[in-house]
Amino acid sequence: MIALADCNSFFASVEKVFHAGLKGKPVCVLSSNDGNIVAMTTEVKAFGIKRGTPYFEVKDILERNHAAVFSSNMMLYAAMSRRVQSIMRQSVSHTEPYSIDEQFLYLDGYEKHHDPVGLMKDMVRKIALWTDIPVSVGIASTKTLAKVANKYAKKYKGYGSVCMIGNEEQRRKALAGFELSDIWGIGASSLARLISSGVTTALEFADKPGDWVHRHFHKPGYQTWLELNGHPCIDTSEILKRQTITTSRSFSKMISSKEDLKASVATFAASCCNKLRAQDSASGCVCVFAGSNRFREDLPQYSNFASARLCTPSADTVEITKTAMDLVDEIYRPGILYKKSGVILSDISSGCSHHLLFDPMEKREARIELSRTMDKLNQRYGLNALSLAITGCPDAAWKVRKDFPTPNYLTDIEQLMTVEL
DNA sequence: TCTGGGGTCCTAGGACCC
DNA sequence: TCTGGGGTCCTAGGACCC
Repeated sequence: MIALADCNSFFASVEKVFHAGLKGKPVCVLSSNDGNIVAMTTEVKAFGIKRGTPYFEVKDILERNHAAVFSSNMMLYAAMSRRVQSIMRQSVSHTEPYSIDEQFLYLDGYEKHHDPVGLMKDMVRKIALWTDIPVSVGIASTKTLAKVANKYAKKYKGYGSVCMIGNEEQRRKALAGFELSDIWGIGASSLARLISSGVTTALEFADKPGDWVHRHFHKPGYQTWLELNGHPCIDTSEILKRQTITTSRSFSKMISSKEDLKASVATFAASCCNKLRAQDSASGCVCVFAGSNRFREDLPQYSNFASARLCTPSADTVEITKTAMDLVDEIYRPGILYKKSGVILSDISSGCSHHLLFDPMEKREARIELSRTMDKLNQRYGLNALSLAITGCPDAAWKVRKDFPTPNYLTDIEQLMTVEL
């Protein structure tokens, strides 16, 4: 059996841990630039607000209902995620992190000595006690069915946070009452095609002939179908090292000068390189993209990208930034108001330093050492203590807007919570 | 006024090879 | 007028996820 443990309204739950008096209150967390709602508690869902809704559209409803609103603090959520996942690892030896708030737990071998539901309930209690984060668990024979069980655990209080699909009868009953659109692996496109074929519930999909599913929905849809019928085939392991690394942002204000666009791209390139070195890798291909505001139909629209190969894989911030600056020269058009830019590193390989005969770059080893030293200083003195001059001033107009910031309670000694008695 | 960010996998089709 | 077959690799774009 496989369990899927998923933190309830994770970002909002983390904020609730550090802000007293929010128990049972509506709480939501916004995306970068406070643009959209990315996480919310059930109290906010009750207002009919959907994940991804632009904040300005629902600001009035939230204010009227005295909802607590926070800008997202990914550093804080990542730190809390590490704590929760480590408690899960203490409970079950074979685990697989899937996302910042989800982990698969392999229960094989535990059935003999423990009742799996009881084992998971103990774990949920321990996480609540040690971190104050609410977790729901679904247990079934495949990952897709565990996701289904997880939804039930979240939806109905009676399960006590843990729901198991343990036999054929439970499987059919669970699928019969399950929305097609809630199935893991069925997106908007597949949903529309299924509905037009007359399929309306998860059970009807699972009961379709396999070759029909394969013909219309190819491999991914067929795998989902197999899993719903109890045959495990989805592999989520081996995602520890990223194959591409992206940093991109929308700007809080639109920009038009090449200098500003370069400053933004240089900032994102440095961030990409930092992530690259953190996983001890190097990249062989740099891509830069930029675009106008797609919501402003009254303005000229433009978006473009360009990429370049490096002569040898690199994790050197200076080299990768220089390459990115050349790419900005390629795609920049004057007279455009830019709203977004980004950097994508791909062709990623292990190890930071590579040797090359006739390397045009002098002292490659020393340069990677320089980048590593910058990482150490930034780790010690703050995220942007040291950066390349081309990234511009720290309070440039395009930088992210955060109207409701929260401190890094778990990762910065200067920002620890203080409690007055 | 204000509209997120970071990923993965699969497939079809083109380029190229022998 | 007639114009191979089989294979690999790469890439762009679609679909999906959190």
